[in-house]
Amino acid sequence: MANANRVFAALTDPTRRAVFERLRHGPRPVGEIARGLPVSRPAVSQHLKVLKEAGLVDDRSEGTRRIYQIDPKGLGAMRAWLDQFWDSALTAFAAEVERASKEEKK
Amino acid sequence: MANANRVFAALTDPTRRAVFERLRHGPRPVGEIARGLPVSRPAVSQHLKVLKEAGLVDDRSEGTRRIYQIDPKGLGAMRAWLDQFWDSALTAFAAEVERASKEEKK
DNA sequence: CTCATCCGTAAGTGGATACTAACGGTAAGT
DNA sequence: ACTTACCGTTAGTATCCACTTACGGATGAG
Repeated sequence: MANANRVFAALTDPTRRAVFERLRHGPRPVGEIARGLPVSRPAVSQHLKVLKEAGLVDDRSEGTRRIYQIDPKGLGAMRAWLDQFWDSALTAFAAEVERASKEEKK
Repeated sequence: MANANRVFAALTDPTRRAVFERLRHGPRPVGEIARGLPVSRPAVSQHLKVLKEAGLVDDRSEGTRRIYQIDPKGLGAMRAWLDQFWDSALTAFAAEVERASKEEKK
């Protein structure tokens, strides 16, 4: 699933977000993702599993290697949540600023 | 601070996101926010503290009550992160789809 | 000056989770 | 067939965190 709940939960952990950001410019095998990260390769595998369940990444096998890449579904879910929130929140904020300035002049 | 790290961490917890969403349409005192939520009022206070440190909310005191409202800073930071990510990720995704279809015809 | 209301903080606890180490399975090379 | 490379999974552990309970400070009403 790609609901906002899972997407948020998946992107919370800094290490996991680092894993995700390594896929930003294209597909990568697991080993290459893990290289340079301060955690072990199995840890990266576990993170990728979570990201996959959140709809943030996709994978395919290529020989003995497993290639991961970004799946737009997950980011789309978060963007939808944010967009939906953005308008009403900013509107309410602007209204409040307006109200405060009216209060000031009194 | 309103860095993406804190914003993500703050919005991860479902209860805390529920607290945040109650401020969507305007300022509210703590008691009113807590009413109807399945957690105690002190828990809400702790959530509000985290949201504030993330730059997601702002507060002012009004008599004996404390009024919270959304601070655009936090949402802005997340939106910036998402926008920045969105382009490169989608570009890489499109390039990969292109590459795959080329591979298909071979 | 009490008394009630509203709220933040501290302490303590239970549950979730990120991590490592060890193992097994699959594919490619020799 | 043997070895090597690459990866997922399991078990176990340590850490983090969301929550409640109890408490104390500040404001307003009487």
